[in-house]
Amino acid sequence: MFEQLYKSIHAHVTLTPEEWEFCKTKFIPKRLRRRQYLLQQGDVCRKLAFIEKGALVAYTIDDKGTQKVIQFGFEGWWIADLYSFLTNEPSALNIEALEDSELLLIDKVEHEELMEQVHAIGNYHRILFQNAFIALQRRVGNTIGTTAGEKYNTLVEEFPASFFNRIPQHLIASYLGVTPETLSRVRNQRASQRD
Amino acid sequence: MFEQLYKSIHAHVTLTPEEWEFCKTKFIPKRLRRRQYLLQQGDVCRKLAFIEKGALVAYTIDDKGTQKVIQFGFEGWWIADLYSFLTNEPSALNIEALEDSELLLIDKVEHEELMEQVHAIGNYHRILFQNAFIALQRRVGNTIGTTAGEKYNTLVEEFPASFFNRIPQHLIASYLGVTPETLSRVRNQRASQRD
DNA sequence: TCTTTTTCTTGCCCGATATCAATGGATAGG
DNA sequence: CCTATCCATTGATATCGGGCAAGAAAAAGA
Repeated sequence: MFEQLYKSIHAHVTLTPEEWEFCKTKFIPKRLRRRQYLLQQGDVCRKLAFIEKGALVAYTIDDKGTQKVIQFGFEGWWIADLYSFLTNEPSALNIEALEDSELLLIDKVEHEELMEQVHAIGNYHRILFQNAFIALQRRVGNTIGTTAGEKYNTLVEEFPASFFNRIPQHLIASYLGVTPETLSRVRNQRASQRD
Repeated sequence: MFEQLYKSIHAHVTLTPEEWEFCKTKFIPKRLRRRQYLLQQGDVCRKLAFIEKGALVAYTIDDKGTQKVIQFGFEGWWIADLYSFLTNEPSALNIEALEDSELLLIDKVEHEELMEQVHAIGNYHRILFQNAFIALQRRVGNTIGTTAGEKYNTLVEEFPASFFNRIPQHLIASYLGVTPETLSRVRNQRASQRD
């Protein structure tokens, strides 16, 4: 149940066995079935979720009713609406399971206590945010002033196939900021170029 | 010289007077004249910069020679190529002063020592990264699937005028991922609508 | 102040992508 | 196994924004 979390933490910092045992007590396991919501637009995001297994997607629905994918999440990643979590304001995001998934949840009080008691966890989160920040900056750079084809190529390069192949195309299209039709045509051209 | 840094840190965490005195010893002041580089593409980013005064811009030049603005920085903000800083790989970014500016620099060794000695500084950076991450996610949401006009409107709303007005339009255009010509037309339409 | 350089604006045309619509496949659930 | 729904594909057309060029305006530097 805690393998992925253990791996994730220890990839960045070191905990004593006691610290790790303490850590585990702070999380609540939760299962989600495919299509089930972890968070719905309008609700306050009260827990951070670590994904032990499965795949999720975070998205908004804009005024015109168009879905915009903000983030994907797979085993070993964290997912939440951080803004809502920190401010207690209603979330603008939906977070939904793409597959049956297993999560570990932690609420704000427990999380703060954990960081206080186990100093390394604060560092762990700082490093994760650093990395997430860097990844997001790359994404922005890849979104600005590029054609649909370039965006797609970069995504294919940067995303491991083991994750990539589990995402429906229309969500990839939304993530890239193009329509499903455009993505379909782009893929077609790529395929014919590689003959 | 350290007013902005003091304000920034104490907006998020609390330092004892001794910690603050220690903190100050870790930074090196630096002045940049307008147009001067803080970092050039190809160089390794060896220092984090805190902006005491002035305005900077971080951008890449892509294959076609087009400038892409990744980030602006003003007094009270940090700026650096974090990826290069952490990995010691050559940076893909240029960071340049838009105005004569005053910076406080800190290199990796000093920064790590500072975080080790002054625990609150680690928290300070974690909180800053959190906020930066949230802001970047908003930016992505605002970039995906919106017209040039919408992008501009959102930017005007979210950026304080005291910063906004100091940025040349062609850099704002690049930041939004549109051409200067398009931005000019968008502004024109907005102006005529508000009669 | 005057000159030079940079930045912004405007018009025209073109191309990439959105939009609309129709069809065929895949998938899930009864 | 069958049916309903969702998803991907393809074509036809419309639209937004890009690229180019010329000139105006503004700002920097002397």
